[in-house]
Amino acid sequence: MTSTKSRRLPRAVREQQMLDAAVAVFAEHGYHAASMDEIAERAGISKPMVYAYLGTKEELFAACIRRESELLMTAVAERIVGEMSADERLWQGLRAFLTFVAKHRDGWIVLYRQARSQGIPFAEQVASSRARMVQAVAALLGGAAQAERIEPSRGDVAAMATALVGAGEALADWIADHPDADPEAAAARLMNLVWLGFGTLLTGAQWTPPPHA
Amino acid sequence: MTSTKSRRLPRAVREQQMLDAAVAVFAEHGYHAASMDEIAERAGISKPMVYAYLGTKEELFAACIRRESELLMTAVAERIVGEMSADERLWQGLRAFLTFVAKHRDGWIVLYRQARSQGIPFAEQVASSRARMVQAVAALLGGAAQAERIEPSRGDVAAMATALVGAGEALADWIADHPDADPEAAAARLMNLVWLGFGTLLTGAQWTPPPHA
DNA sequence: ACGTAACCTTACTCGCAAGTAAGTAGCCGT
DNA sequence: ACGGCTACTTACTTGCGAGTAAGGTTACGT
Repeated sequence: MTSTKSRRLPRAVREQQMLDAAVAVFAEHGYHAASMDEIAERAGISKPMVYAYLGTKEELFAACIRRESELLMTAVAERIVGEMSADERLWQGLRAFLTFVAKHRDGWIVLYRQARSQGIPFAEQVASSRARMVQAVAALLGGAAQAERIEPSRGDVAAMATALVGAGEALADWIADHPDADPEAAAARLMNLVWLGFGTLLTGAQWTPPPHA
Repeated sequence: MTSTKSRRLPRAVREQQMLDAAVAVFAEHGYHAASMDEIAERAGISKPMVYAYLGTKEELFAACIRRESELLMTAVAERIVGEMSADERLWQGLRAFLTFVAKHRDGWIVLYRQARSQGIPFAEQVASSRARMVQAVAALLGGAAQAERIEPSRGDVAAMATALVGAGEALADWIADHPDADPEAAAARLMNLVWLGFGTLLTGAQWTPPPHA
């Protein structure tokens, strides 16, 4: 039922089709269990074409990571422009993040569940994107603290940024498994939990462990 | 330099050695890239013994998940006994969790990075343990809210519990990659961020998205 | 029209790792 | 002191999937 017979397409188009297929198959079966034959078949092409255009399985996987990671980072970044308060920046970024994942489920799964567990070269690639996000969040928190003349330790800010990004990822992953969930609502709930906590921290309040039972 | 020549051990002992080796190898190479030969070799035994005792590769992997998951859940649960306030329960649980991961790095990696990405049967097994944790955290949050005569929606509590567990996992994963990090300190920082936020929420305060730029 | 280059295929090779057949050797009860 | 069971081994078979060789076909410039 696809309109045209779609024969003999230019390279750039085929490459995207292959990447689409590869992302889908990698997401479904995982890196190792995914077969080049299936990827080729799902792209509507024969296997040697994949090798001709995107190279070996490793290179293909790396290309998937590059593309999806790029898309994700761009989607988040383009929502954070101009003059915005700290909480609005966090809100817009988080919102863009969760919305993107809801729309690109397979890409998220490849990045989050596959790439991180397939050894150094791949894990590192996604880790570096992730580090940029954590870094950005840390800068945001640090800046907000400084504006309130509070001087938290580096470790505090780093750990909170890590936890915050992790919380976002957990919600993203949950959304990936619940297609009918509302990304906006999830983002709002996390903001509610986190920003109030952070705001309270900025007043100098602290939670301290109970004195041992 | 191991003391005895260690030949002809009873089954129960060998099984544990095999599981130890399997967890290490699965953590290092991932499920598919791990070879039964390497697992056998690292357990100091020949391959057919592994098949005789623990079955096929799938069954072996499932056994690893079962054991590690059991250990983790037990470690957390045994710290939460008797009468404790909500925040102390959360604190003790989180502390036990991060401390456990710091001591059982490989097990954590198998559960968190491998099992979740190797298809339905495995992912489901770890998902169910995880669901129990989220459920427990949700009950804790819900109870604390009720004590303050606040009646949050089910969705709010569920999302926050998910985010909170996710934040804990992110810290755990970070700790797994930084062996010299301090689990206690990480736990305290997360409590600081979260419990203050939650406490503020319980006063009826709310963060609302800015009115659009 | 027709050469040539880009697009695309069928049909292989070949290595690696899962799983097994068949048999050996130490231990323990009687 | 020996039968028999459990622990253990070497040495295979087998299938699957990554990667490729060799060639066919369509478009497009001139």
